[in-house]
Amino acid sequence: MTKDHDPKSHAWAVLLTAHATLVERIETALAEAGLPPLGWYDVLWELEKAEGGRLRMHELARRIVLSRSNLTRLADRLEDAKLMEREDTPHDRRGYDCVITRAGLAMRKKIWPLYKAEIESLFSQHITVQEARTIGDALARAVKAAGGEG
Amino acid sequence: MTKDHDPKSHAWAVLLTAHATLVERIETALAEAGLPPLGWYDVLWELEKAEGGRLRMHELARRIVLSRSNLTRLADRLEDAKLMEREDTPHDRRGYDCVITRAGLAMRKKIWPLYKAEIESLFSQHITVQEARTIGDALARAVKAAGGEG
DNA sequence: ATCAAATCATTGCAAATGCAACTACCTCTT
DNA sequence: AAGAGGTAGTTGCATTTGCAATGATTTGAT
Repeated sequence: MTKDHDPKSHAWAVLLTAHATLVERIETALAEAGLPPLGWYDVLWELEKAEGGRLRMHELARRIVLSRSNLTRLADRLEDAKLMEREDTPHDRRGYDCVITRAGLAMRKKIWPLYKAEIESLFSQHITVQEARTIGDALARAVKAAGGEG
Repeated sequence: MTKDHDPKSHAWAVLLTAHATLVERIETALAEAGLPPLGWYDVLWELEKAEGGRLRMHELARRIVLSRSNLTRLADRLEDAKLMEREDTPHDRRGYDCVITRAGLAMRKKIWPLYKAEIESLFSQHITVQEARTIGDALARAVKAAGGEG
């Protein structure tokens, strides 16, 4: 890692490396445990958090930062696995609500302990609470400015 | 974004979102400018930084955090584009050195201004130098502990 | 010297991704 | 009430990824 001129560019470079490294580790851990990938967790968790466990496709896509067409396919897989369902939306015949199923809730709950443990050992353990707050605040500001999330 | 219990898990969640959002923006900007994707830049930059502009495949893969088989294919593409070449490594007939070409150096230099501008406007502009240092330090610690990079 | 085990890189194949159509429907203007 | 233009979601196709298996070579133990 070169002695970077600018601490900000350096932070960006490290962020990229950290993301790649840690996500890879987590995916491996999930796969080894016979659990579905991180993307599935994101969907399930967003749905679980949402009012009534349901969200419009485009809203879900926006929240998990995924293209529409990609969400279509991801939703297909989750639906095949009975973890969510598509229901017609009232008042807009174009759209669907994604609704998390009982099995979906159970799966989310089943994945979490392992995911949490991985976050712990790969990330949380190495940073202070102060640093975590700084990271959260700073990155949230950037995300907000980029228009991701309201 | 739920009022997260733990600031560390929250930081992790924000990091994922920030990565997804900002990388997507940057890829779009590069594509619109007719420039190759971020992954190409990473390869070119690692090679340029390396002694003699050359690196063994596995070493390059490790540095850019990419699987071996994926690097094989990425290297194929870069080589097709004449931005790098594979040369036989002395003393190990199994391996190759990836060597950046003149065109590769030029391309790296051509991409950088746009990439830099995007980092600026999407990331750097929204965080303080102090925050950048904290992010860089904290994440580097996590990466190091995970065994990515020496 | 020999042979088992590890390492380097590539390949085949199945799955996931990205982009550009495409269909269906809604909304706004006139 | 009609039509232009925008939005919702899906699909086809080409590219990229991920994983397991392979071929080639080196390393290490006996």
